[in-house]
Amino acid sequence: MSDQYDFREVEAKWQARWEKDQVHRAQAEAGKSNFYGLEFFPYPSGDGLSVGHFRNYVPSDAACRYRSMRGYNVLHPMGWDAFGLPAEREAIRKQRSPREMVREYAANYRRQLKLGGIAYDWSREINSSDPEFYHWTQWFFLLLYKRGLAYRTNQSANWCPSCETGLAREEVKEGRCWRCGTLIEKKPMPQWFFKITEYADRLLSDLDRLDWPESTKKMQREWIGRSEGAEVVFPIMGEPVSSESMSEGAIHVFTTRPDTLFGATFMVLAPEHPLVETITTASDRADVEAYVEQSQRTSEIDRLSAERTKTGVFTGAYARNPVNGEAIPVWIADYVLMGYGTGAIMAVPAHDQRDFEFARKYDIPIRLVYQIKDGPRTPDEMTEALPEGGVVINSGPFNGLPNNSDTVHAFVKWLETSGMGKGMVMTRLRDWLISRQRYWGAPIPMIHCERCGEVPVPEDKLPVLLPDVQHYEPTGTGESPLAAMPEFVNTRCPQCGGSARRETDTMSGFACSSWYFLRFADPHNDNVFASPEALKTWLPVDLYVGGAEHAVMHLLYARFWTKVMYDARLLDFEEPFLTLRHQGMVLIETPGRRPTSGEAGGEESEETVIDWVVLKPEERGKVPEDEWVWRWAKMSKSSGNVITPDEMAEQYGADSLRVYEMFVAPFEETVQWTDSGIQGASRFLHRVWRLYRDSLVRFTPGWPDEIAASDLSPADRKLRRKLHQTIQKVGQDIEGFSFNTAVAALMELVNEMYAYVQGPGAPGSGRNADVTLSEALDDLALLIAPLAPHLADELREQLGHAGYAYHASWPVFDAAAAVDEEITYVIQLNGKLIDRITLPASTTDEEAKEMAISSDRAVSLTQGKTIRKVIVVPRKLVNIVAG
RNA sequence: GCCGAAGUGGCGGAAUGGCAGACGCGGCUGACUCAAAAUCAGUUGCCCGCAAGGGCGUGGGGGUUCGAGUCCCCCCUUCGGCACCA
Repeated sequence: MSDQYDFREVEAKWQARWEKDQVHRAQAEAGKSNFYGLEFFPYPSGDGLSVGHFRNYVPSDAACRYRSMRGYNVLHPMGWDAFGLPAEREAIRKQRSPREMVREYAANYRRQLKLGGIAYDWSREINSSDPEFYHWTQWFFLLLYKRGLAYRTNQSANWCPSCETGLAREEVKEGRCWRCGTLIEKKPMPQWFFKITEYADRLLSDLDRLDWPESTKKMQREWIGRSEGAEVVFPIMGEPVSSESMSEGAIHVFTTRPDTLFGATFMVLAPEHPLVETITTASDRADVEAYVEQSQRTSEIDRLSAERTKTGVFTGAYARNPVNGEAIPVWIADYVLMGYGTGAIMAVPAHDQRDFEFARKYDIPIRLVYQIKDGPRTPDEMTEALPEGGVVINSGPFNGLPNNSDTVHAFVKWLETSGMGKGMVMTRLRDWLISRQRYWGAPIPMIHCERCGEVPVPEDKLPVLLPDVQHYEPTGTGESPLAAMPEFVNTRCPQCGGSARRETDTMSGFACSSWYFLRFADPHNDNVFASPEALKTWLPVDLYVGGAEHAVMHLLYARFWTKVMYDARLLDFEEPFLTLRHQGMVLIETPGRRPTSGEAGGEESEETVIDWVVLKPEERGKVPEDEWVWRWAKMSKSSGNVITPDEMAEQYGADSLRVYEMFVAPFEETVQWTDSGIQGASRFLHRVWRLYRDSLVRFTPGWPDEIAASDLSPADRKLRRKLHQTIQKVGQDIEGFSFNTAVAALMELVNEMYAYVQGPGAPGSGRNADVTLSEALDDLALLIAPLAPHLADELREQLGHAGYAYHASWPVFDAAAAVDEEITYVIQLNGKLIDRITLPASTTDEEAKEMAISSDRAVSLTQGKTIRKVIVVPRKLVNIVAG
């Protein structure tokens, strides 16, 4: 072995060999279990990968490599989420073809990932913008269409004026586009939707059986937002209260509190509610129309920044409360949303805070229908709506019932038998808007025929190719650029043969990512998206790793598509990702400055005060260095703070980078990048190298693995004990995604090995010392293989092993060897540490107790006191309770 | 406002209700060196003490327990998510 660890040479050598021998190719060998490890497939950006991205790929790679060593067939593939807005916008900016650009960027990503030693099966690489791929994206669209799960409608959509496309509700964060932060507008236009709402119940209930972070499951649950209640019908009355004449129609409301029906003293419609037009009385029309117009104009901004003071106007109309026949006024107010429930509510101010505020403001009567012990007895005593609890009052036959779900059910039952309403479940989930009015996506495979209407493209005519064109900028009309390409648009109707127009919207990139994980099982199949055999072998995904930001986008959509495919009998599983883990972010200390007065306030609300602005590279010359303010920030090219895996591999080696990324903090924690940290990891690997370099002469190939403990010196047994404890711990830690403690355990083992070969009394003098050392050298090279694979293979070669750690077996844990021979008991007096005694492992609890009580410290400290009790924790501690 | 996660030395972090601070970074002392780097050895929570030893310590305050970083209640701070969902 060379004197110094030349990591550049070693890593290049092994990367070349892995590639040449196709070491990481997934093969379904019979008799072995299969393991599918996957990371969210990335959009290959022109910025390249940073060490931040590696925090996703590296630990996941370690987990996959470990599975391979544990005897699994491992599928660990990589591909490119190439379609979508980021690629298109960048291509427009650079005046390039997005197809070529993405290919080039993907090649760079591939190079970087290889540089990091990530064990991908590159023979399965996919690109969602390849026709061989989006052929099947379109095929799935048709599948959804045929199953009645895709429809086109003209309802108003979320429109991002900067991205110039409609967006799904999941892509709107706090009223802004999730990508560019632009305020979202409402725009009525024909758009394609997927009926994800039809799967709401299953998407909700199946979460229970997933090994996912609880926070992510919770987010999905809340996003789906299921609530049980009742729909109640309030007939609309004609003119004033006294009249019993009915005007047309009735107001349907959804309520989760049908038990408060007798307390409804007014109703509220959303300003956009269709009935507003018909029920408003002539005298109120002017006010109502003004309000509707105002709420349309300001709704998005207001609903975010306004203090949520309730506003509204009376329509002049009344509705009849079906439970007691009372006429109650109908208002409109923007605190009622058209997008949820029926867009109309019955207002019970006594028991709903929003209704309470509204009633107080507009002087509408409040009626209690629950009496809480020592609570208010009249509305005048109230300062806020009454919470849960109490017994029903003012509610006819229901008076006296307690506030619980049985009472709610009793009301629902009554509504149903009397025909006033019925039980109903409502969800917040909306159907998924899939249309994008942009060029760079999979064309929606539909044809519009004047005679036949909407006609799907026949399956044998797939894929509908995205034309390669020079100009693909948005048209500014709200239509896709494809609409301006007659050669694309004009076609024949597959049904009647007449002239027809192609659908010109493309699909959201989230369509591609809703099924790509299936394609990896069989990526080059031309006849089907993946063969049933390949799917059966590899799917579902055993381990899925990616950022938490997709909790309610990709991760919800992919679950939905999987369930649809399951229902179509294309898959035999209903959940695509069995285990999910989110990696933490990587932050780096970044120079910034105090904001100028213009930046500080801006259009942000007072809650998000900006007190720091990144100093972009081009601005750094303008601010004196002693005025720079350093903060931990995310890496991005525009902030000029990116650390690339390339430079780290060059300076410290890919293995050092890998070990550092795993050691620095628990996997899911945000971490702070430091150079001294990676230096520590590098130092550790060099230390391992020197250990092998200096111990190689003593290495005995084919050391016998069965040597009686009595034939080993105490030092030998100590080393073996540490070794086998480490074998167990590292395995458990990798499985538990606790990579930082796995690295720490390996460091401890290496420290122990150093002590063994060069400490006092060393080098192990017993006759089996070399055997013990050989076992440790052999096993350590395997144990570090998932984390530092290049070094591991090199060390194994130095030890005389052919082949690759990837295909070698994980060391066998010997429980007997790992057992401690001596135990240090802690002696406590009243819970405070007073002494420690080391006793043989065979000591009984009773013996330990006696030894503890009679120890010098215990005797002197308990003098004059009565020992009331002695607690012995087996093999750990003796606590003497005295006083 | 609601929901979730977290708060431990100078720093990153470790710890099935049982020795707080594993492991690493940084610091200090020493060895090697003409010197430096690298490496190695020792040391390193804080306070008092020459020492033996003692006291205090896991965001704050209560509680349960023989024993609490860990469990329970209240509060504070930070980060993430949702935000008039009837």
